[in-house]
Amino acid sequence: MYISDIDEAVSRIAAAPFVADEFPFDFIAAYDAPPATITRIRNGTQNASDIDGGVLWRQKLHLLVCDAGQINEALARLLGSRATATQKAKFLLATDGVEVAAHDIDAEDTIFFPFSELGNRFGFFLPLAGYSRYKAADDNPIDVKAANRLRRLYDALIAENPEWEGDAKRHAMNLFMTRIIFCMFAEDTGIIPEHLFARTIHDHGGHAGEEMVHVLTSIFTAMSIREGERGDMPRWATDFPWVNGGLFAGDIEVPRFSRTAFRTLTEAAGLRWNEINADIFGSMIQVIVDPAHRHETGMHYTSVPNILKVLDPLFLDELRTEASRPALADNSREKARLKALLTRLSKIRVFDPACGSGNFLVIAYQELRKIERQVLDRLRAITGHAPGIWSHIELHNFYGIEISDFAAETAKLSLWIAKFQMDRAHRDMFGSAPPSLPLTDSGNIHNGNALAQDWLGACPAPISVNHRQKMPNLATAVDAHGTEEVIDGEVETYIVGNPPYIGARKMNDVQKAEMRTVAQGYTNKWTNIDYVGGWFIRAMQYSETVPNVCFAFVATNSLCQGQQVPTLWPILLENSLAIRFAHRSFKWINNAPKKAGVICVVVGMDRVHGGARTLFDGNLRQEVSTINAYLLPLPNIYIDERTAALCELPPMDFGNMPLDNGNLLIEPAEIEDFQSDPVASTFVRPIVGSKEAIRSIDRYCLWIEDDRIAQALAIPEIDRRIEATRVFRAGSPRPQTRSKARTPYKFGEIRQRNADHIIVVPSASSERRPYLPVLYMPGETIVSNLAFMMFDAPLWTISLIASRMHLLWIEAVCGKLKTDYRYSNTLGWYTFPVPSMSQADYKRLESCAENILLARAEVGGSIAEQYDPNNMHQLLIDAHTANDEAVESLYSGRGFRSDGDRLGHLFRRYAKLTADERGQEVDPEFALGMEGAA
DNA sequence: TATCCGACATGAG
DNA sequence: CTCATGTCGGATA
Repeated sequence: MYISDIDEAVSRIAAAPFVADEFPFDFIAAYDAPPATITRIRNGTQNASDIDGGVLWRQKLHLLVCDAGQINEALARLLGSRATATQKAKFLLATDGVEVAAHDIDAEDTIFFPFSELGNRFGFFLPLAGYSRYKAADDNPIDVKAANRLRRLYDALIAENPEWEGDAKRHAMNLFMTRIIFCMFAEDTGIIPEHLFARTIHDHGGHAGEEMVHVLTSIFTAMSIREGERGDMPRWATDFPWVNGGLFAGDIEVPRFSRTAFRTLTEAAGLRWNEINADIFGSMIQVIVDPAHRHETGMHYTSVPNILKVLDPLFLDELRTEASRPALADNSREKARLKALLTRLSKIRVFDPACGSGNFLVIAYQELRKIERQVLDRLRAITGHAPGIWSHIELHNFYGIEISDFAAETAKLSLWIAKFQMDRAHRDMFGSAPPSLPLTDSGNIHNGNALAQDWLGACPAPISVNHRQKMPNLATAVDAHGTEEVIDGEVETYIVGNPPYIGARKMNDVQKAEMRTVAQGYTNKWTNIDYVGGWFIRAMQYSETVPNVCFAFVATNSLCQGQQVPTLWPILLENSLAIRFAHRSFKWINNAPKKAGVICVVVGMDRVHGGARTLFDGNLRQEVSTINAYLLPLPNIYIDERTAALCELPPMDFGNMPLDNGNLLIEPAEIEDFQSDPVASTFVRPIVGSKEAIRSIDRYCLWIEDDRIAQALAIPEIDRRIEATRVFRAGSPRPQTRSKARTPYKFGEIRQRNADHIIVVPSASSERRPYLPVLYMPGETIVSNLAFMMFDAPLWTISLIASRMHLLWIEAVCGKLKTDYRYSNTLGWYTFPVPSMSQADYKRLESCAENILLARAEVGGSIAEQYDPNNMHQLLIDAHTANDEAVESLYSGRGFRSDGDRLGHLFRRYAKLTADERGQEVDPEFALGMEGAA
């Protein structure tokens, strides 16, 4: 939908019923003057994919085009009045030179960037899918062009040097490539001659030579003349007489250049390299030169908004606030304040122990430099002249650990590029650029495995010294400019990053061994902890040694759910760490064509107690007094698995697991054959898992009692299926499965019991559903391992499970499948705190349950249809409302104000009920209400 | 193409 | 003997 008139757009949106998934616009583009391309698209004369690479349109995003000057008003009206907690609308907000207030674009999926970069951002990811197909847009996506040319260069070099394919050779090639890229970049910025060659100039008696690319070009030209022959050409980069600013130090071998490679290099050198986006460029280079990982690198590249979810609340927001605080009336005091802020900025260290190609570090560096410029500018306004000082934010205070050697090289490169770009901005603002350090002083990026080492090796603790000297970094001493002593306590270290996520049960042996090393001594249940949890533990250890450490990582949300919570979080929270801020579950999003299907959280921790804590949930932001491991604004409490109910609840069993490779299950197309046979039909039973229960699907399985084996085997089709099951089980690497091969005629795990009726709770259910599904089924039904079952349980259990209270508990305490509810008997049912009930209470709940079942029968259809959140029948709504009232009246005479209130009550009750076994008094904080809870 | 569940068996208690 | 788990995976609307 394209609407250029903002008033019309707003009124249309206002008139539309606000349903999250039907929000009419995903993409708001603002133009000062709509470019011709948009007009052509609107008129249908240009294929939309030509300007955006097809990404947007493949996702069926809708476009609202409005005038740039109106974007703020439009957003205020759209978001201000309509934003709700459930809003999931995606705003790909593109503006050109228009400032948009941050609060307006706080929506979960918002991506915010200047329109001129639109092509870049989308174009950049197309290379991951096959960027040769990419057609450059009018907006000149320089990153993509650069990527294309570098890839061609790289491929040409590989083709010319087939022996470079080995690991070591490949690494040499990668080193060479990153240096080449830097040469092109630096040459373009014009900074190279006086700084990069400083040493060379000295060594060669003032013979600075020409700009680096010219030097290289001439050499390559000579090489290309002797195509394929090395002859007497330099073999090592260190042999280049002028190329010796440290950039080509070490044993970097020079690959042979073909004419094609040479031509590609000169083409690439012709681009405007200083317009490259340093933040994403690192990922791009990595993708280009590392074809084996093109796919996954793209998938796992952390988008800028997600990086800022970590950096902003951790330290940038605070610094920005400080930098833009209204001036003190007294000029000299204001000057002192600003200078103190500059000093503070110079003493900040950022450390990413899973830095990849350095995106977090680059963004952090850029943002700090921006803040510094702002402060310097204010200082200039007071003193009336240019500050006369260079940037005090030094690359060597940016630390990283990266397991891939090439990514580590790329991270250094990206930091150089970021520095040059920031220096240029500095020069534009203040007329002169800070001096460049020798290039060897890049970020402190260590190539290694972060979990396998003590982080102090990669990012040493700051120490104080008395003498003045120029120091390579804060870790070993003082102010980088040697003018000031650095006192321990003043150095701030922020650990950030997006470590790899590998499920606790999905690690390979090496990774498991790492986790054991990291977690041993804290818990013996470390096998339950996701790989990313290891980073939290390492960060904790680091913060025990180094003062002023705060850290925040992006992680899978499973870290804050289910089993992992009582295992991992006590380690952290009982070692005097506290959660300073957190982003609750959000979908992983970047612009890669194939996104990782993962749900993330961001958790930031510190050792400062008290003070405000910030909890982000979608586009909601809450200041709270405490955040627990479930990322709820409640005191710490861990819900441990139980094997029997805490309260008086009937047992609930895990369903029956076929372990059959599908052979014991009968598909709908096959059921006819069985049912038409009077003998075979006696071996068939209906089976339900989550899907069957929720969508009312009929499905069947073979169910053969021990005493009827012979009879069953006499039927050829059944015999065939049993044999297939046996073969399958016998071939398993798991001893337990192999032993089941002896009884291939029955399910691998059987917990079914004879019963009159079974209450079935599907294990997975959509998060959109307002209540958990729970069904009353006849006793002959077999329940699969995708559901839980209670045999002949009283009806009032349905009332409890179907209540809002229970849903909230399950959501908070159990694991998740993506963001959907995942039921668990041990984590959710047996732990569910229920008040003691009278006979009258039971009766009342039973009648509520009956009413729900009756309403369902009346409404008809499947659970999925009945509980469609957009279309729930009033009868059913009423039945559930009455049920909720009945259940909640058991807990509280005066009812609850909000879900936060309900959840707080449940946690409080749980804490009380388990106080004895936990050997603790009831946490006094639980006496507080749940004010402020979401 | 997004949503909604499912399998699938593994590992660990 | 039990059951949570998945930088998942498939099916389907």
